[in-house]
Amino acid sequence: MNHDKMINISTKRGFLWPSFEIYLGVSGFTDYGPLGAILKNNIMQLWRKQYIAGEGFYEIESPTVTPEEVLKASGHVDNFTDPMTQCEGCKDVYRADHVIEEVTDLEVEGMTNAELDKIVKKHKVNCPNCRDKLSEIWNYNLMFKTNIGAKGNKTGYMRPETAQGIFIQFKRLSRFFKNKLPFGVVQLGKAYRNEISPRQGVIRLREFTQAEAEIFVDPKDKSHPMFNSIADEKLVLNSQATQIEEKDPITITAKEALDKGIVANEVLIYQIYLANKFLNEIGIPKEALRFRQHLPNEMAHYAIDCWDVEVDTDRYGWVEIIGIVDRGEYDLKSHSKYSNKELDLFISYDSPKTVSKTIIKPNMAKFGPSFKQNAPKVKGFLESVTDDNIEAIKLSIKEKGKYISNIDGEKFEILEEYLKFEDIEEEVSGEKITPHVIEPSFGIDRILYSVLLHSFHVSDSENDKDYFKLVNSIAPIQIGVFPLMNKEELNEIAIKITSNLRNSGFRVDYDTSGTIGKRYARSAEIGVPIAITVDYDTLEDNTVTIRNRDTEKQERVKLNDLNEIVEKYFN
RNA sequence: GCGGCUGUAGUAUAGUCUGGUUAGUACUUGGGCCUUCCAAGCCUACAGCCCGGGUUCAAAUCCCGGCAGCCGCACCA
Repeated sequence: MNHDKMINISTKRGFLWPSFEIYLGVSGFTDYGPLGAILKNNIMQLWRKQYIAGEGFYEIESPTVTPEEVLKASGHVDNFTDPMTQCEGCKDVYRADHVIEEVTDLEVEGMTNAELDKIVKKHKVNCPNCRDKLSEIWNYNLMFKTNIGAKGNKTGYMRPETAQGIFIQFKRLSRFFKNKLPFGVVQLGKAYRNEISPRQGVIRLREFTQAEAEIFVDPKDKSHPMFNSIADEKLVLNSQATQIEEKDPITITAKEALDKGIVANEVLIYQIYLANKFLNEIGIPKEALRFRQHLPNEMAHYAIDCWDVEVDTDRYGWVEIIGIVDRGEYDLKSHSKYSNKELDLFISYDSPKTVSKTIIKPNMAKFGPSFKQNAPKVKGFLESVTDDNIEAIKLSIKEKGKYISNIDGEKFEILEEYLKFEDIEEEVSGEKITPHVIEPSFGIDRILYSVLLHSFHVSDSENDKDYFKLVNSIAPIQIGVFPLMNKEELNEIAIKITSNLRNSGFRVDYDTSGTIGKRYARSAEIGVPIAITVDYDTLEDNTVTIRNRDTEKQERVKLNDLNEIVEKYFN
């Protein structure tokens, strides 16, 4: 693990480049060079393989420009805007609302900046650090704002996460999945956050790529059909308890973690397991990973449980690369409220339930004369009261002979003779529920960085070289084809091999420049797993050598068998 | 957003303090020679003073501003 050397080579060889460089660059943005772009796509394709092919989830793609309403409902418009203030003396920057609440004990949430400014003046709120004067308050919004349409009167934002695009399609999605839980929907794409001061290269970007899955589950059933198959898998967990007690993370099986209540439910553990599996497969070793549970105070208020996957880095310490959250019903409820649409699901019971309950039957002969024009209103009220309230009404009438209802501020006296209680048995075939959402959210850029960092082999001797020991499944270039010398008769065969392999779908680099040794070294550096060399023997007996990047061993094979051997090697 | 340090070809650097030849070197990259198997050798070519302004006869060098990188603070629903 060596950040500096790794970044040096990855920049030099076309993995990661600074964006807008000839115009001096802008921090918080990165370009993926020719190899970086392939690598990123390969990682995303493997992700799709695991979650779409493996788990049966479906992918959707929604716009990155998002109208304000959506992000209002999600909470981003309000919670992503921080009122900031700066001390004119020591230049420290603070959250204005935090400073004010601390000093004045006032509840200032939802106030405008002008109102906050007034409070600052009135209560003489000064810098908590050096007591100097505070500047006028300004808003810092972490979302990129834009206007939609020529008139520019519709506000939009670049989405700060891909998840919302899934939540707001819930009605169509649940129909697509035939109204059956659980189902999973994924989205891979760009998201945007206008960070105040991004300074950690590709770790903290203003425009980044997420791969998120939203798994909709029955709140009463968070079991997972495959849980038994992973019950004995060991996980390294840094739970709330181990963090609070400042102990080392514990190694524990999935089953134990569930039984001891360390992880909230099976689906969540299964997702932790899957994340771990994915990272191992793309070349991040187990030892470099750990799972950290959010502490109660850092968890979003609606979250039921939340785990970060963290990767070890030499430059930035433990870095969060994946978040796995049980978001409960928060998102669907919130969008339902703001959009006024029913974002729920009717779940049929295995067999219809017979429910015995008490209903109220109004005696309309008495109702009309007593309540006159208000009769329908009172009737409606009585029909809509919940089971608990029926008991209260029943009790009140039994004890006092009447019940005084309060309907929209108007009081109505309901006497015993106005109604009848009837015990009935009702057949209920199911119920409407708001699904809970389990969300694994992957930061693709950070994962790519981790892959590069942990694949990077730092030379340990004179003969050794620094190179990317990328696993076969994601190496941007899979095969180098090199004529031993830059000679027409060798090149001819090498070109033919190259085009054959390319036609079979392999990413091949054909290279004649420099000495063969130099070409091996160069291709190893960018992680090409194997090199095929055409030499003078090839002209005699139709054989070539296949050289393994890591062992440096060469094997001579027949040209006729080449395709088959290579296929086997990569699949 | 604040403070400190830094910015010379693709990479690593010399030169900057003390202004003054055509900005030097190594590796890399392109072309060529060579029966050359983890960056060999030889010939050859390309390529640089972060950007803008100021001071000066003259600025890579001094001054101011900006941008970017690193470190610390703040921020990171």
